[in-house]
Amino acid sequence: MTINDVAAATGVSRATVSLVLRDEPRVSDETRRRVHEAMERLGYVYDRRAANMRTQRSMTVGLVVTDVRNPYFAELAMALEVVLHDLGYALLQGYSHDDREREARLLEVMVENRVDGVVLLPSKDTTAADLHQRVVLPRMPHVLLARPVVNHESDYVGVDNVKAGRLLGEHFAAEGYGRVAFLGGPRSTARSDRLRGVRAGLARHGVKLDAKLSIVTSAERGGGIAAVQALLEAGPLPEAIAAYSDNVALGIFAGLRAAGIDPGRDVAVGGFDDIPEASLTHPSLTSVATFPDRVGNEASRLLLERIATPDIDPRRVILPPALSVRGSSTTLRRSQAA
Amino acid sequence: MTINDVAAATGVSRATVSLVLRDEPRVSDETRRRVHEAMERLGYVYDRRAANMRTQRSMTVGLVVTDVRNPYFAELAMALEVVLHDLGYALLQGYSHDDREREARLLEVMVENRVDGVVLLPSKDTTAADLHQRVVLPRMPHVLLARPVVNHESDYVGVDNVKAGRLLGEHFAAEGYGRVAFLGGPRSTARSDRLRGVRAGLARHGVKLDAKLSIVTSAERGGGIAAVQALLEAGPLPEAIAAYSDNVALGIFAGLRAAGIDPGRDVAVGGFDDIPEASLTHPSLTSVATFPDRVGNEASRLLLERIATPDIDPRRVILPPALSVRGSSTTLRRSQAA
DNA sequence: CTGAAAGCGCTTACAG
DNA sequence: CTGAAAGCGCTTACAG
Repeated sequence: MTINDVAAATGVSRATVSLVLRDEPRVSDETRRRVHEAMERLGYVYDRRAANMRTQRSMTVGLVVTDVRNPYFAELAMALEVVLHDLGYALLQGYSHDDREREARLLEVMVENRVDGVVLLPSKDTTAADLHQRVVLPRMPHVLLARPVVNHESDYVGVDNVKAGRLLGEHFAAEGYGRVAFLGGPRSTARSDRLRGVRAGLARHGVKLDAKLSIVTSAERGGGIAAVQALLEAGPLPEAIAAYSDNVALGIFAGLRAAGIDPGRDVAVGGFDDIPEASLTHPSLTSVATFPDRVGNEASRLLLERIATPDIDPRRVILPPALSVRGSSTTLRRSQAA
Repeated sequence: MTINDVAAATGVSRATVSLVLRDEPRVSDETRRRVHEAMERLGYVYDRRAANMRTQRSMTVGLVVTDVRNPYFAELAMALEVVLHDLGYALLQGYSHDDREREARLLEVMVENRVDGVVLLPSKDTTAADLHQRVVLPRMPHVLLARPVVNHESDYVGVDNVKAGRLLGEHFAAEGYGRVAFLGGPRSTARSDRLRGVRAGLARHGVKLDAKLSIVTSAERGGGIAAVQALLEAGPLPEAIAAYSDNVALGIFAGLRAAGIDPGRDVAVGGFDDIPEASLTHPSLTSVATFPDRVGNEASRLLLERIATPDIDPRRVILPPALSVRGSSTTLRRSQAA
């Protein structure tokens, strides 16, 4: 069932059917009506692939994220999808599971399918060389999300992670915590920026963060549990814990409880991202918001502009974070009140 | 940069290049080597769309779910993606936001892109007529997930929701709760099945569930908060709450706390799905597991079989649920111990 | 083992 | 306002 059939049934050429399909004005109303009637009667369905093939576009965008079970990435993926779908784009999506090689295969599939552009949340160890081969050489318009890749020049949307860390560090110091740990998360620019920020924030109040109290894990909840175990084996409980992310912080909550320690009472906890759960846990979780919906909106805007004009200089959009103080980081206040 | 260029550079026909691309054995090693060398040198990238166009397949599958911020659906989407990606399929994905019309547009895009098949988690009010128009008439192979649609004949994978409800109802009754509410979730077969099951489970121990204590809301966390508010306005606190899902149960936890009520102590709570958070909350959440990974695996299996042999009879795979008892539903035991 | 030709379902100048 | 022809980048019998 193709435009050939519709053309034959209507007694016009298939060029005319094509014009009707795309609502070109230069077809007479009568012809238009008869073509529509035939399409309806024959159950014709537009073949967008064939059209794309001819026009050399695809009206499809690729989205690669690591893991959508992480609420922050879920929010991000949905924000992007809403914008792109409403503009008529379809979304080819894949999950890298934070694995470089899986990510490479996903990008390959997207390039082979000639998506118009790709939005990528890089895996923890994606290199500039990886991206060079997978997206730069094929001249694929792309935007990186949340995690910058060193030495890779491209559009990027993320949050000011150093500032985010500083907000949490200053808050901890202002609350009076003297011994602070930074737990969880894979080695990455995002992690080292947040850690550096926490250090700087604490330092402003004369507090130091012991290097031994930084523990690297996966970005998953289990990473938080593992980090707590390592922390407790290494020495006494700190007064406050900065978690790599809220997702990790939820694992830290569970890990602490498993060890008989009450988060928010025996030790303060703060995270990053301000996922919806942060305000629903008990105690509610102090967190630095990193606005996935804004990141998603900015990313789709940058990508569409990049697709329209491929040769403009790479742009970096760095969004400001915001601290939300909640019950998990006010242990001292509470004990002083008691 | 096409197979024409590669053919010209190598001095063979483009048919030969095509054979090399698909690793057909009837090309000499020497020719194969020279073709590969030219592809490398020219930076040739396979155009899968053109190939698909010719072979009349797409090696792409559509996935429509309502909302991946719901951890159950996130798990489901990722389970499906792993299987399909490893088999060489790309995944065209969209989020319906539990909205019928958005779902219809997504399905339309997928059919127009000639995906080989579609996996659909229907919106709460999708009708058989909707599906007839969007997937049956275009003869699109498809599998429904988690929520059956009445009067629609197709492959389906889900969990035995009546049994799931019964497991929770029996557990509540066995724990000694006499006044039980069913909170949250949109009107749907899944909801009424779970409610019916809870009723049946309670009835086995002579406990009745008051119809006024069933409150319909959205499937989101906010739905749980809203349900608690409605519940408290309507009358005294019940002894136990069956939540439509764990996602809703997390909202119920927050709603109760906002009203100064301690979940798991002042009132028992149980949910469905057994999402990872269930064991990480405080108190940990009693839940009936509905195994998104298994649902995802079964769905991809059914879809691939349907694509291979479109005319087999529709099949229904109903997976058995399993109860996980945790801290949120043992309030009486605790108070008796005290 | 390799090549010439037809075709997948569209769109796009161009001519009338 | 409408049609004939070429072409998007592949694959697939078929012939040699």
